[in-house]
Amino acid sequence: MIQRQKGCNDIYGREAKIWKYIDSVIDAVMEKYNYTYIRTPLIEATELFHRGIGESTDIVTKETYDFVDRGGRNITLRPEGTAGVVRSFIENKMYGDNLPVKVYYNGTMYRYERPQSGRDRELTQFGMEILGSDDPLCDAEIISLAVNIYKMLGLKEIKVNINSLGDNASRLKYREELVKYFKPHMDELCSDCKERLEKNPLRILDCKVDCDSDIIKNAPKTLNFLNEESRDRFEKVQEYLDVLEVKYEINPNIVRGLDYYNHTVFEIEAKVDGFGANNVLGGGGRYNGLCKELGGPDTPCIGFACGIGRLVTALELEKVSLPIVEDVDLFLLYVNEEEKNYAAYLSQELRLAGFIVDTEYNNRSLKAQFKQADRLNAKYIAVLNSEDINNNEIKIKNNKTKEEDIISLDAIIYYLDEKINTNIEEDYGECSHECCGNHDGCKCHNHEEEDL
RNA sequence: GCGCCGUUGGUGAAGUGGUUAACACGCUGGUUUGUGGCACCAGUAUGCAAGAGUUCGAUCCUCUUACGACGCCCCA
Repeated sequence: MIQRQKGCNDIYGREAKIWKYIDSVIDAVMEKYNYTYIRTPLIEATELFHRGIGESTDIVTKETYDFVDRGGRNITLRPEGTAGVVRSFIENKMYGDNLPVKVYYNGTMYRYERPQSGRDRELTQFGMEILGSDDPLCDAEIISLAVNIYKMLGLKEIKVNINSLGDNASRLKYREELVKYFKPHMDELCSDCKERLEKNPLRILDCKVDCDSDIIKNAPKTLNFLNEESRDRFEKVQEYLDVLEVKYEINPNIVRGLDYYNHTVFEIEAKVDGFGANNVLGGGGRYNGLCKELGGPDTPCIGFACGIGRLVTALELEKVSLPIVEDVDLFLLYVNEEEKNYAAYLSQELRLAGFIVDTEYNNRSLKAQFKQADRLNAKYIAVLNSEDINNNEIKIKNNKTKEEDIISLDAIIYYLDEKINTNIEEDYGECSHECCGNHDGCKCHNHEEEDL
């Protein structure tokens, strides 16, 4: 038996419809915010992700899928979206365009790690970046944009945590102070943190073992080490967030792992029961140093990324009802070959007329065909009958009320149009999405109606 | 990379070192040769993740591998 690769998933059926729906919401929202879609390769040169420079060396231990191709090139499957976007920005000389460049991506990423709750080896992330502006409004827009996508999808319980690392000078100073603070407390830290003290002291604040200890609670906070410029900048971000009516909390323990981050960093978490250890839906921050580090012009950038898998989990746990079409409009049943031919013909006609139509393929008993119609949630069913067909008639039954009408075959499109397209309101009830009445990007059936 | 627990039909699962692997759901057919969802009857794993070992004999014991769940590391 060939099994799928560790940490990879097949997504199909209802779940696949949820994924497609999420994609459609992302596309609609990003369009309104005027971000353009960008597709970069899944494979990149290994050194794009394993740069090994900066203040920590653990960057090279990143858990990526690396291989050497037939030409001897060192290749890495992209573990995240930002580096590829920045590489593309530089390579295509987008810095010559009108800045800032606002882009979004949505695609598969690979991480060579042990799968566990909320963490797969193959994952899908969407994200957006603003390249070429250092204005605090960009920081606020990215955060509010992320929040708005979650809201549009119907997610209610989300929490925004923000922090500022300050500029490089502030950040370095903070790092020094942190090491100075923890050194005397070495013995009280867990073994992992002792190592982190050397490699990446900022991450001690994230430690799961020691997180409740007073040593960590009383550790120096990034915000106390911001120089005046950085502090002003962070205040400006908060001001814009207030203007955009984004609720947030300042959480000094949000540091993000990578050393190219500076100034604003943030995470958005789902506050849903049952999420386990990984309840962060997405996060991001400002990375003003990355573009230059990759050999491009010194360009300030900020971005956000969100794992779609976790998003789907959150939507399910919150029992958000999504406008996903799972019903067929009409199911055609038949017994003999003449009727089967007609079923084939009629289903094509009606499909091309815009209805969702299905029929029997395996010549099963009528009983089995009725069951099939129910499994497919057929709104209407029709048992084709040679005699009826010759009389230019068809019996159509409402599969819910069991009311049956005998109508002329010529009138079937008109009949279905009236029955199906006028019953949408009552079938789907009131729309519960927050977006209703406010935005026209909503894909709810109610809104589709209005659009028509 | 480390730790811990798992893997039995389409699904949920019971079970045992010894020739037919329970039960339920589902599915298919029939009772009812063309208007169902109920009821009843029948069928539905040459098979217990894969491989190796112990044994007269392994789904069951041992080992290895693969995959799954959860946690650590890492976190983009």
